[in-house]
Amino acid sequence: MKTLLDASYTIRDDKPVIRLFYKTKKGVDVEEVTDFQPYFYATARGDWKELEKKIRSMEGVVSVDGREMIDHEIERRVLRITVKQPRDVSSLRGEVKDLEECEEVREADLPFAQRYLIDSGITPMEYAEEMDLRVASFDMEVYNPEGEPRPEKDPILMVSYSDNKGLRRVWSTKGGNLGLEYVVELSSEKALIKKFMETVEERGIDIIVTYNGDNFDFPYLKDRCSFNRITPALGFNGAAVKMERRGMNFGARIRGRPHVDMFPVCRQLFNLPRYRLEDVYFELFNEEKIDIKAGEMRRIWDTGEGEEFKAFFEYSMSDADSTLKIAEALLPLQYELSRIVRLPVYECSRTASGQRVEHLLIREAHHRNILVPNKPSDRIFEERKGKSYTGAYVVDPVKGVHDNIILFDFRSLYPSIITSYNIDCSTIDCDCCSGEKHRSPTGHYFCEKRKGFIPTVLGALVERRVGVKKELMKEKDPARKSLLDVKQQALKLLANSMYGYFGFPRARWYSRECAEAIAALGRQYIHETIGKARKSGFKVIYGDTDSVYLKLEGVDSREEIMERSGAFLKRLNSELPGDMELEFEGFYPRGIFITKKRYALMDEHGMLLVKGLETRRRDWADIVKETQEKVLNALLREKDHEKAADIVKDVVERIKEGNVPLEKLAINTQITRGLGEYVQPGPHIIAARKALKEGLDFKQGNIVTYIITRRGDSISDKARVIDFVKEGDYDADYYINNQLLPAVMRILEAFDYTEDEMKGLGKQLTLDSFN
DNA sequence: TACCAGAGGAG
DNA sequence: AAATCCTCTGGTA
Repeated sequence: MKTLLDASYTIRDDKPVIRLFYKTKKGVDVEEVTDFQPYFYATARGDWKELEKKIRSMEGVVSVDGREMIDHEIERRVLRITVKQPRDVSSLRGEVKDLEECEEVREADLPFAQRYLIDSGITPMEYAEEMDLRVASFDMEVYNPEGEPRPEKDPILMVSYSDNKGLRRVWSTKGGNLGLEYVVELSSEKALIKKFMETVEERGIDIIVTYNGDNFDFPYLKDRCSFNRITPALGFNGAAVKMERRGMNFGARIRGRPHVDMFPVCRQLFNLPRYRLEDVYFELFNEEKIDIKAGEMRRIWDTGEGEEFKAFFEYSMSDADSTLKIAEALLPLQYELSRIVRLPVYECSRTASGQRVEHLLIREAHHRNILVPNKPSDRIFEERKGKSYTGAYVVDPVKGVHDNIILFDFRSLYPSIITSYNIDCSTIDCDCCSGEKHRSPTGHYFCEKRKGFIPTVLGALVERRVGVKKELMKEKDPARKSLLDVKQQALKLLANSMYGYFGFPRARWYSRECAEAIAALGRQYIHETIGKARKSGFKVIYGDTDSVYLKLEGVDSREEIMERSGAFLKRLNSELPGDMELEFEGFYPRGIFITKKRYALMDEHGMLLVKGLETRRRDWADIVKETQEKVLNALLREKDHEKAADIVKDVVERIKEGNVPLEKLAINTQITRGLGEYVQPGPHIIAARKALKEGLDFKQGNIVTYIITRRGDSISDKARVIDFVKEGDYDADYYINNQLLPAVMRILEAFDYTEDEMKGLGKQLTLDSFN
């Protein structure tokens, strides 16, 4: 048994050598493959013989073979061009493409090691769970005398380390006298870097995890290594950490020892107001993590004694501990995705869902002798991006409070449409069918005889998931149960991204027609469902994409509601094709609907379910979100609207008094573009620009946490990043009139309350009160 | 008051 | 570097 951790290649004697890093029972084993040669394909315009002749004469070409491959569902002859070195692929692809006989160059953009994994059928991370991998987390604290640390000057103060075999360390140039068993004081920065590297080697660490190591810890460590004239030798046989460009960000690659940065993983997996280590830790374990403000670190370090100084070391240790704990919770899903998609875990953990689906498709295409489509050029990408299409249908809700609400939804609506209607580029408007059954309202139809490529791949994912879920039901052992659960989650993630992939302008298998057909069929089914529900005596309250909220007016018996729901589902499902199914999703004794995508429900246990309202949004102050939730509870659970009104009046008073803590007033908003690119910068951008001048670092992707203070004219003028605001310095008027009241009044208006009443101005007489 | 840019949610 | 639909805010004219 062995598990593939990493794959790369090197050049030896002018020839490429694939290096496969396996973890075995004994340790890490490198397998070298010397007989795999890089290649790519070319398709010919007309006569391929002339093209073949010309390519053969090119420098660096080893051989040219004709092959039969499937291209757009047609079998055709293509030329496979084998070259000496991976770099020859990139240099020759242009030359070949420029030949007048050449139509297209294909599959010339796959990284060589990934090409090998696809061709050889090797699965990364197989048996990872049985291999008892050694995982270590690593984190650093650095000196920062002037706000942001400068890697060319400011030294590393501590390196913290925690592994899943129980070793915990903070190596530092101070702190040996603190009596903390994990602190080891060393003589110099160089010594602590070296100690860290030696420990990774000695402990036989397989996987290194960090929290934002890609963009902070590793680049900084590398810079400090250069300063100290040492190599950041963390890889197999002392290979140096390598920084790679990955889109907007960096990736820190370690040869043979995958580095998984939990920060991008968490951003993909969770939806949180902020993604600092403590936020994610709280989300996963519901425990507060100790924190020290970056601005305080320099002072605490220089003081060099006392409780704060000790706490600094405890904080550093807890960073490594919590990173490890997060990794232990989330790595199994990363391993599973890596296996299904067949990308090594370093790459897979950094790829977005579109890339993952695409890699899976490339692998499946190779398997079926299908020629992989090229990535779109920038021009085609822009063209595709410019044309959007009609998506899902949303029912305008019957606004206000409702009792006894029934929720039905389609199980995996889009995946089931794709498989049931066989939606694919290769099956669209085929010549062999009349197009009766598999027809979309967009006018296109899909072949009823030959199964398309994407429906086949998707069908296999769905089928595998059904199998895993069956096993899961039978399994008793908790460890195996959680493994199976991770497996089904990974399959679900991939299956659910297939529809989005069709409409993704950068996709190789892009098809606006397919995406459009899927969405149109979705609309057709939800419309039909609504119509049938009405015919069966249900009142339609709301619906979005694949769901309908219904009620039976005048029926109070839960038993009768359930019975009629069951009967309705049974009849409706008997009329649905293929894999499609409408399911009973829930019963809610009470709910309030505000607008499309904004509503709240109370389930039978009295639990509140809020959608789209401020409570669910990161860009509203906590005090508002808390109050709105209390109001909803008073209204839906306790049916006490006077209590709801009192809650609001009380909070208005507290805000006015000026002693609401800043953390409850903070607003979180993301910087979604370059700070200079804004046509109309919002308060968060103005706050970030001000903070930038005062030494804080802000860039695209960061989330700004700010307060509307009392100083300034416009709201933007008043916005300041929370770090620079003193307790009590907030604009009470703004928080009452622009935050609290709009959020709660949307709900309380259903009960005829007015804003002035909430502000303690008494109920104003309106025209209505005379009627 | 109407409109736009920007953000973040739902499914 | 998965799609579209939708609401809401703050700024501007």
